[in-house]
Amino acid sequence: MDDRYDPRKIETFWQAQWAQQNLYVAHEDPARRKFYLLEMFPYPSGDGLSVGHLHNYVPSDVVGRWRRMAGFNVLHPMGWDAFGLPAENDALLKGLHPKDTVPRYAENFKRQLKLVGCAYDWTREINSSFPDYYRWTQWFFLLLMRRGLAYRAVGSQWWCEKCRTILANEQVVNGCCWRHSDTPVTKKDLEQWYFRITAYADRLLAGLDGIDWPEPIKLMQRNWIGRSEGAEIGFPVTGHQESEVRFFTTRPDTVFGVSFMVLAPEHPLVAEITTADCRSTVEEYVERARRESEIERLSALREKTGVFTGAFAYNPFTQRNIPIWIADYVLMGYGTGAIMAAPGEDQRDFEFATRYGLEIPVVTAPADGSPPEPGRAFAAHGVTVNSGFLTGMPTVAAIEAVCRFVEERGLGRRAVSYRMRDWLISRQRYWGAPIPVVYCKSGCGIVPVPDEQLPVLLPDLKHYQPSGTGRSPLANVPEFLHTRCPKCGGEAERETDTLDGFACSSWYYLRFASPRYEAGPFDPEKANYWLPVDLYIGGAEHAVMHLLYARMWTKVMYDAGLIRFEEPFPVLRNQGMIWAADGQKMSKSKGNVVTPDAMVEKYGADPLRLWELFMGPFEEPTNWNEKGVVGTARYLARVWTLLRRYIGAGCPQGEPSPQTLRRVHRTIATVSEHIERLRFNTALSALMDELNYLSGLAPEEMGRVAVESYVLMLAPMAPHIAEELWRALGHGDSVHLQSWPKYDPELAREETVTVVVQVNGKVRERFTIDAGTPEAEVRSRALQSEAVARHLAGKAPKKIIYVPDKLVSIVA
RNA sequence: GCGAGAGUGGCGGAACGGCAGACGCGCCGGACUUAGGAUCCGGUGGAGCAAUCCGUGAGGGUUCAAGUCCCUCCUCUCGCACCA
Repeated sequence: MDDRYDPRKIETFWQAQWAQQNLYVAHEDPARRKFYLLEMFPYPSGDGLSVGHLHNYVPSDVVGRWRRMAGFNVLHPMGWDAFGLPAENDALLKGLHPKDTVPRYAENFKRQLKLVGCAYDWTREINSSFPDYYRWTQWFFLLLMRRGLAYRAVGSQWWCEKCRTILANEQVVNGCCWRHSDTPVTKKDLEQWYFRITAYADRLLAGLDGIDWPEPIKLMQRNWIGRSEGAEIGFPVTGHQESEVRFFTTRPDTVFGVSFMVLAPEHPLVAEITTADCRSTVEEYVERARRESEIERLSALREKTGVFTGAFAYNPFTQRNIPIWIADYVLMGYGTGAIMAAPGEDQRDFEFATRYGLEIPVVTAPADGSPPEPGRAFAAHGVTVNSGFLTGMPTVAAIEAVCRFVEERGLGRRAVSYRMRDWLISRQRYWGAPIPVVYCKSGCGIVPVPDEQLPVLLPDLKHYQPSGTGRSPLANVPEFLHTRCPKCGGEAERETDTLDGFACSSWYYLRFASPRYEAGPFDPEKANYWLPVDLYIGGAEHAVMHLLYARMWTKVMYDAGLIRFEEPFPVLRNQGMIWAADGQKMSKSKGNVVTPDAMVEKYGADPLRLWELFMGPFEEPTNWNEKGVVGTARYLARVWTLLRRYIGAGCPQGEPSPQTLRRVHRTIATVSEHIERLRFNTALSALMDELNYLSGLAPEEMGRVAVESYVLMLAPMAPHIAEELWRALGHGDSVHLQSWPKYDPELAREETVTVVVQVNGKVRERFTIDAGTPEAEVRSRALQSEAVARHLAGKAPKKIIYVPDKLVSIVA
């Protein structure tokens, strides 16, 4: 054992040893309790990992190592979310090819993870852009297709000019592309593939109740799904026998207050019903709405605009004809793309009616008879007024009455509407899994590629730049494009769009159970052993994309009888974001990125790991501060010194004092509990505290138990130094194969306690007594105190509260 | 606008309704040193010589006792932003 703690020296040595010993390779073992630990599938970016990313990987590693010591059979794998726009965009920017850059970047990530001592089972490494992986991504596409969950439809969809592709709704953030926050998305009409995630809306919602996820994430999913109950009703268009305006409303009770109707500008009825004299203004408005960037159109703060179509609808409740307008505050993608406007009860309709001088009937009044707030709609529930047969009913009863009324007369029905749309999965881009279908030219239509012909290989293209025409570059590859129909053998063309990258990450957690399996996406037996994931760790930014998609796929697999669980991630935790020292996001362009490489070089991997754990609560965001690494490096040097003293004294074998033993066991209890609850910062502070205590002892007072349990507890957090110290203590095998120290509550029990005495809520005295001293004795001792007497100032105690072994509170 | 979370020393942060500030950074003093940005020892919320008083964003409340529970407000962060 060296005199001085030299992190780099021992770290490189032990990392090589571990790799040689295959220490972290997982094997199925039905006799042992499994623990599947997983971090969210990382996209290996060219910038490599920063110390911010490590705030995810290091704590996970601690959990994995700790669970292993605690007797669990741990599966902790790693792989690469390699397909998708980020990888392709990066390669385009650098004039390189993603097939070259991605493996290189992944290697770099792997190197960095090893550099900081993270223990993964690298034999299970996967890469979603490799054919042996995306073959099964394609297989899942076909599964969804077979189950009627993948379909093709024409739609006006989000388009990012920089990515030159269509985006899913979830991938549009503040009206901009999720990868380009400076690029407003526009609309483009294309025929696209969708996954029918809305068919799972209710189950995705219900499933949230049974899983242990951070409440904010569940809430975000609930809001994203956005379930609303109401009714879908149709009002006939005056003078158009066949046509009606069908609309969804959550407030059918306000039908008597409907004074006009509004269609989305894209609504198919617009062309049909617009009268000749309104045609030019309507067409102009529709055209403008299409052109306008979504960021403008989506702003709730913007003043509402619209134009009259010249047509009227018949409101069967009021028996009046009401004007039909179009306005861009009505969205084609929600409900039926049309609304009944009840301006007295809906603030948006109110604003619109005010602006265009439309009638504003009042049909709901506050239930308590108070006057409604003037100048705005009364949107709350209340009592229905001026509404024929509904008058006098409370809102809830009126809703029910209208639903029954329209159902009886065939005017409409109860309906549920979701904010969530179907998941658009076509990408007009090169770097993704080709969608495995062909279009037969002899009338077979859309034909799925048979399972045994998978994978549909992504051709190796030199020029893979997106065309911008709305077709993927694969369309320019004749040998890819032209094929035979699997059904009739006739001429056919392949689908040239690729799958959204999120498809890859929707099932990867299953692949890790049997990453080289060839008879299916996963070996059912192995998947059955390892899954579901016991602890899933990742950033909150995936609340509505990856986490929703993965849940849906899992439910599809469950329905198909492939797996026995319906939720892939029963326990989810979010690590807090680490901001740069300047409080901004770490990014290369801002020049504020701190790399693990630099920190390991300067301080060592273990000190860096400890600082990642110690800097704050795992789930809270905080700013990077390099100074802290000095502290954890110093701490480890002191641990080193402690062990050197103990070993230097010949490893005295004597029993430690009861007091020392008590401290040791209390520390075991604290560290275990805090690691389990992912409170790494306080787990480490308990170890620091313990070190401060042990450092004050002579080697022969420490005792082997204290020293060894200390090294064992350090092992998950600082694996290299712990390994070195373990060997220095004379052990032959790895510290990481040892059992976690056993906590003995008997030995941890305090014999004496400090009791505080309060007078009128202020601490005036404290004394030490034996634990479990009878109440009467403690009370009398408290009252005997000179300080207590002084503060009582002669007054008799009115009341005395006694908390055993803790406090006496005297009220005077 | 709506929803969620958070405000504690100079800093990161501790604290089952029961001694606020554990642990660490920084700082101050000392020791050892040719040297110290190494190491070790001591100190460190504010005011006061002291007893003591004041202190967890602001203001109320509940309680013997509130950082913790309740109400009102302020600030910050995040999410959703015309979803009928």
